[in-house]
Amino acid sequence: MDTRQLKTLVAISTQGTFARAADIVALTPSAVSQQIQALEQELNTELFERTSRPPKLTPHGLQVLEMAKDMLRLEEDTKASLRGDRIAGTLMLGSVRSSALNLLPKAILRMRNLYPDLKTNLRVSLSSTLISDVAAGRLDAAIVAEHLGFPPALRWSPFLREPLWLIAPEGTDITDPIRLLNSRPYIRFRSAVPLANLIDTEISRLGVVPQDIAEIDTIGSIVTCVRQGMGISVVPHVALQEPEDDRLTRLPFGSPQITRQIGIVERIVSPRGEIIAHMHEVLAELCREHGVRREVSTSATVMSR
Amino acid sequence: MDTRQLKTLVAISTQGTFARAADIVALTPSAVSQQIQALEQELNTELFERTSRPPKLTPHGLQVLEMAKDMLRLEEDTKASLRGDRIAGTLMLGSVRSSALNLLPKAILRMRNLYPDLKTNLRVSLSSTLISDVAAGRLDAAIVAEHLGFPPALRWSPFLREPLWLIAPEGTDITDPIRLLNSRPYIRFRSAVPLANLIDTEISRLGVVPQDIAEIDTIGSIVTCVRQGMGISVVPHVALQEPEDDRLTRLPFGSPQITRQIGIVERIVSPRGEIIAHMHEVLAELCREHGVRREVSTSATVMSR
DNA sequence: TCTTATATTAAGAAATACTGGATATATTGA
DNA sequence: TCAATATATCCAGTATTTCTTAATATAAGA
Repeated sequence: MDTRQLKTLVAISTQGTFARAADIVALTPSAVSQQIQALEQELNTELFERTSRPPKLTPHGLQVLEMAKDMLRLEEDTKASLRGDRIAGTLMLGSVRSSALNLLPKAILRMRNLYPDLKTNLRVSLSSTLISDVAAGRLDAAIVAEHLGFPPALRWSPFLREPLWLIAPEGTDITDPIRLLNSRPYIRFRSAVPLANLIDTEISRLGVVPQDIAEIDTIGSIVTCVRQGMGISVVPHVALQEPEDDRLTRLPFGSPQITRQIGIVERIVSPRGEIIAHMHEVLAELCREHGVRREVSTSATVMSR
Repeated sequence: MDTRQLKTLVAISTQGTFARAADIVALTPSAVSQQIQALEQELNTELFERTSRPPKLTPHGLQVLEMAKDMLRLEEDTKASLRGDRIAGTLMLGSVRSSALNLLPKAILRMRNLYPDLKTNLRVSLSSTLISDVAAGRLDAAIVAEHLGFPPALRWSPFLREPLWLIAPEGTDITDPIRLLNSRPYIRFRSAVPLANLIDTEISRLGVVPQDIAEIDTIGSIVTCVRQGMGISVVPHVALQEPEDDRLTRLPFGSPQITRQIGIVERIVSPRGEIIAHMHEVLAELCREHGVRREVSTSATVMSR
């Protein structure tokens, strides 16, 4: 698969005909036809319905078109980042939703004392997406939980260590947690992060067989679903900061209670290293007794080997 | 850029040397070296530090490696979807965070009456990512707000129409909304969705110059930041369902109050069309007075032209 | 310092991509 | 309904790119 073929496909979709697309990609219509045929052969599916003129994209063709757009965007974004194209003065920051997001408004307000002209572009997404975007240069840094194996261009520094809780809807009888896990509908945290594995591993160790009702990939959404009475689950402490979370029944998960860490991930070589170091300091302060100070060396990098 | 080059780059990163990578990609070491040089020429940057053996990826090289992995994953996911590889019996559903997510637990529980073996894999992400994933076949459907121009392979059916509110921290004096917008720190909703444009357009129409303090791309995060006292913003009704949101000061946004719609987006050709139609029905019922019934024809498709 | 392993260079072979011209097919207008 | 027009495909030849082979250069280890 060649990005030139993908550009041709996108050109056909915008121009309407192979002939006009040929002008756009500086090829002959014959070459355009051959490129599409090569793509169809590689994917083993027809991308165009050819009984009409001009040919019309099939449903599979439309899917491949979306993939093409995504891939070309990745290519262009990476090229822009390598060229050093950036909005001056804006910190591109990412965060997962249900961790330290409640801390960020205070942190950003405090940061303005040090950097009065600092403007923050905050994108909330999933750990895996955020890490990928930091690695690819689309974000300067992101707040994510501990991962097994960050990309080698990145380093992760924890600023929060928090305990895990087994949570159930208000009024649930929790005298026997093992029976609870075996009988109540279980909302499984499904995500490519160590926390999900940590929870699954401990549940396997307990020898229970949870009755899965759903797999959800964000902690905040899981808390919302438990609150709505859907079932029980396991979540970290910081996800339970809302006043009505006090009404959820909760039990320490693991004995001793299991903890996990939240930190900042950034590129090792970054023009915003100083700002990010300060952000880390501010966030650790805001975590009070759960706060973790940054160490002098990039110890997380050492540990992740 | 050719996916064969990207596979080579990934192989070098996992195997450690050009020579061993050559075995993996079934080429000679010379061809591997030439592929990497071609990539470096296209990107106009060095990907490897060559003063050591084996050569070591530069920071730019590591960024390109991440892009390569992302692109190859897109390619593989699309190929798998085209082949029809799917987990049997699981509904791959996406949702934005702060819209109808509160409705989903009830909806999923009700759906189990009709489909007792239905299992739902719920992924919470951003509108643009969700739409892209539905188009590319990674999700069966997603709950997103109205967009200008869905990909042509998709159709969107609204089930909720809700009003917008100007919100401020508890205790804010809101007798003069124009002065408020001109003076208080403003948290701008920045996202590639019509709602963001709708809000920006109305604010321009009002002739105010907001004092931006942050740009955030998720509504739930904006509400969280307003609650924490960071500033004011404009959000839709459903984002204000939590009990402590009652403490926020709010004002109808626009005169008459502006509304926006939430719906389900799905592929026009989908094996789960029936299940998704039922999900739409259940969600519209759960919205009560704000619910929107699905029309007989794919009217949204017509309207989006 | 010498040997070994790996990467690069140069030249040629093999494979692929593209052009040009002819043909096929769909659409449009008379 | 038929002819004209526009567009896509097929086929063969040419141009370009990719890969292999052999020789050379470079780094690392004994």
